[in-house]
Amino acid sequence: MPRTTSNKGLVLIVEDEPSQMELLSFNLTAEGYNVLRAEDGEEGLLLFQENNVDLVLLDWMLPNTSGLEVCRQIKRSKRATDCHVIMLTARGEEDDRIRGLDIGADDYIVKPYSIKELLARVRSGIRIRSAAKVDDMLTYGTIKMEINRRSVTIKNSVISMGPLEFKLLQVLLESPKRVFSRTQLLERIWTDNLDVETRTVDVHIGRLRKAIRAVNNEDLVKTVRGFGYSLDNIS
Amino acid sequence: MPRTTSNKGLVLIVEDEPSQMELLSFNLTAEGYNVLRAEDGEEGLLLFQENNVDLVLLDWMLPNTSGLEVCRQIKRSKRATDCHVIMLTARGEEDDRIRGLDIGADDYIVKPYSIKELLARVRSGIRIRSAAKVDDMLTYGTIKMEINRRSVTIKNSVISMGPLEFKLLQVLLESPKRVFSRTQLLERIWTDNLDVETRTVDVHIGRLRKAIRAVNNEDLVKTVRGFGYSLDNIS
DNA sequence: TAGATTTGTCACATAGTTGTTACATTAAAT
DNA sequence: ATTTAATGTAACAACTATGTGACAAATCTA
Repeated sequence: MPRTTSNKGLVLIVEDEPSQMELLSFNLTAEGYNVLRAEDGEEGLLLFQENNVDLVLLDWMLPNTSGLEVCRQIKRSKRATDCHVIMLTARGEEDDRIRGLDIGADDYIVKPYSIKELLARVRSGIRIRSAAKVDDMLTYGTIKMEINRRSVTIKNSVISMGPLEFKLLQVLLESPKRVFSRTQLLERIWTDNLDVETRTVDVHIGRLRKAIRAVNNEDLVKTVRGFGYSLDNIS
Repeated sequence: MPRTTSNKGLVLIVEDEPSQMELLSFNLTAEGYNVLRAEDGEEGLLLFQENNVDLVLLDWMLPNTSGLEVCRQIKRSKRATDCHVIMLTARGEEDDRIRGLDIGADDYIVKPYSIKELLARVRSGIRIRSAAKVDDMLTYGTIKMEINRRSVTIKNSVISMGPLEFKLLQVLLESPKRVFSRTQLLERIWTDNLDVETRTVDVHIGRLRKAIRAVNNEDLVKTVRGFGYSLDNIS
């Protein structure tokens, strides 16, 4: 189980040869990336769809679903802009390389490659993409919110909450450590329904806390007596 | 039904002369293709409709239904785009050849032909089509959708549904796990007809679920209360 | 044209969410 | 230590969102 508090990025490796997989996985982990491994195309696609992957290292010769198809599916999906695809081709597979770039792979590396070069390409790929990704994702400490999946996780455990609690957390996450007054929160979140007691905010903060507590015993929502609430790790 | 796991492709031969059939069948099998044999047009059509055929070798002079008719039927069917038709004509049947191409045959070979040339044409035909086919497939977990053929399968069982449910599933499948609001779905799917209630989306989601349920008891369409729907394996 | 299929809306049942209140608990001020 | 105001939270009724069968209108198909 890889420790997940690294913020370098999540790399998906799709490679059927165990020795290659080990080599890549070891080096990327050592550099601080989180690594997901898939041994064939189907598994790769599934992992891609289920996780917020920053970069894919994709072997071109795969059992079952081909690298070509995996790449096409990735690039067709609407998360495509977020994710950099580097394909790994054997020398001489020039046709595939051209088709791969046609379909939208962002880069390719010819085997055998130097690990140093590969790591450099990965770094650059992640750098390019990390900017675009921000709109869809909010992070603070171990909390991750993926807005268009409406999903919140703490330390990779999913938290479920009502719509208002979600919005509330979203506002807090957009400016961590900032203290919001009850009135400010009402204005931001209860945009249409204006005649709501300020005490209602307290109740929903309580509900948010309860949802978080189901997974994490440390209270991440701080009460600032006399002012309001903020998101903060208390220590 | 008889779909083995060779990845070269499935070829349907429609030819009434036993010696020709043997020659073709032997050579194609030797090259690694899967072969289906039909001795007349009717059988050919039947086999075509029941199998996922990549390429048809179609003799022009046939008992019962003529090659012309078979070709027309194939090209009229919904899987036409997936399937390459090569017609085999005797020297001098120029009229038929022109008519064949008119109707949508993709290539023709004049008898007597060299096997080498025929194999080359088959290879090229399959290559063209498999690229096209890959382009029109969407996958998530055990769901597979072939867009041009308008077919959806879960765990290899076919699901039938109305056109709107198909589009709906297609949109969801393009971004699995992403939550779409009813309005977003209306904008994407009801592009022309703009005055539709948002509740209509619910009804069609229900119909999609029902269609899926006929085959798979796990509900793959997730309701995200207060926001909309997404495609997801719930666990 | 007849028959089948598809479509949009409605009505009702069910299930989840929300705002409020009342009481408990806490923190600060005296 | 006592008082006071602010905050936490369980409970509950009202409200809102969703699932779904029924049905008539529209559309397609043979």
